Amino acid sequence: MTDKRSEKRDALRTKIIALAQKRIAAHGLSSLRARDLAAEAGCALGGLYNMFEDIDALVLEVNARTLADIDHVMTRAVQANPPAPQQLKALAHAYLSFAREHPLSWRALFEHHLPEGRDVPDWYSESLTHLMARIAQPLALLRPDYTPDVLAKRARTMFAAVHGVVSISLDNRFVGLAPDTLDSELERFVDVLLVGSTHH
Amino acid sequence: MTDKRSEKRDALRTKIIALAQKRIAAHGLSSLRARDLAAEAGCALGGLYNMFEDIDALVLEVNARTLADIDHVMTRAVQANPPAPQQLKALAHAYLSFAREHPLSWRALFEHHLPEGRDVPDWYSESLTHLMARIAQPLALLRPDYTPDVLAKRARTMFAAVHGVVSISLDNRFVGLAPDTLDSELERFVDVLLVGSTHH
DNA sequence: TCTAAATATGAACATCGTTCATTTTATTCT
DNA sequence: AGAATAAAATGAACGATGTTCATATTTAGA
Repeated sequence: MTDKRSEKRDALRTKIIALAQKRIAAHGLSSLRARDLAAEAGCALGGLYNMFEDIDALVLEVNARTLADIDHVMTRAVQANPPAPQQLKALAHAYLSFAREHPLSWRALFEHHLPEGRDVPDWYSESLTHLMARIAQPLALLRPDYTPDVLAKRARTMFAAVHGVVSISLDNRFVGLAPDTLDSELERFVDVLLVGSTHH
Repeated sequence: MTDKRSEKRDALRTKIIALAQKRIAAHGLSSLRARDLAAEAGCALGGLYNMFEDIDALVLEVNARTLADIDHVMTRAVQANPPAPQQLKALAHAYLSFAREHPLSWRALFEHHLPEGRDVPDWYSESLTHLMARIAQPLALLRPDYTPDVLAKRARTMFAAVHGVVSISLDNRFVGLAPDTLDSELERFVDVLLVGSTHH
């Protein structure tokens, strides 16, 4: 039998992350409370701080899992739509769908900020980079002339643009686009990007 | 002599907004504290709540002023660059410049969220709409076929895209684009938008 | 000047995240 | 197995924070 210590430790840690994930998905990042989590996980308040540096560290764990979920739906989208332009359109729609189906988890990705002077850990940056690579893959087919560096930049810019459109469309601050026209608006927008990106 | 009451009231209100604006610009939205403001403004803690419903209402005032500042630099950008495509490029660069020069004020615009169920007041939505109209103006020259409704949607989408690129470029979560290449990357991106938007 | 309404005040409250001395539990050693 | 040691869990306490409200003060009108 292996360490009973690290066993229980890992079990609790995993449980807390799952609970935080559920709570964020159901009521948003701002509803996350140390006391609620501890009570629901069945440990003392201070116990959380044995598992995580602080609440921010816990949020990073949850957000990394959300990123993995997004990567999953994006991977499926690419696989199901062979020609490169269709793949990029499918990626945009997959991103929009995820944002719509899991709005609070998705918003938590961008709402959350580490306190001044603290940088995101490398493992988190890498999962972002990994997501960008999903976009770079079909874009490389469309623009074989791009060097790896340029390709990475363009993929990131394309993601940023689509994210911006999705983000502002789902933001209730801005006067609404009817939700059902959003799909077609995004479709048209990706067409603009594709035409502009390939027509030299 | 007019009401001495509303005179002092307005003076204090204005003073508090200005102080909040300065604090956000210097140390970010999260550094805003009721007690700090009250002390600096020379009034009691409770006095803030005679002037503003709550801190969120104060932040809306500050953000509306930031939007007005952005509108100002955008208006100048349009005026200085007659041909429509140059105007749109100038708008994007003006937006990027503002975000770079006033990063914390700019970020506060999007970081801030009203509590669940509370909508932004109409006067705030209108200042957003006003900003979108600045973009619609040159876009209308480029695409005279757009109906007012479509034009509004496309202007908003174009803003969203540029905002997304600026936003993610300035976000330290993502592996950086060297800051000096951001200008040219944005320039190229707007070109893509323009080509894609006009090439049917 | 005197009265009534408006306004300013700041102590008190409720809620947070976080810490740390203490207790409990698990592992290691003899 | 039993004692010694190390690790982990505990939760009361602390410091910040936004907000409220009974009270004191100031202003406007008669």
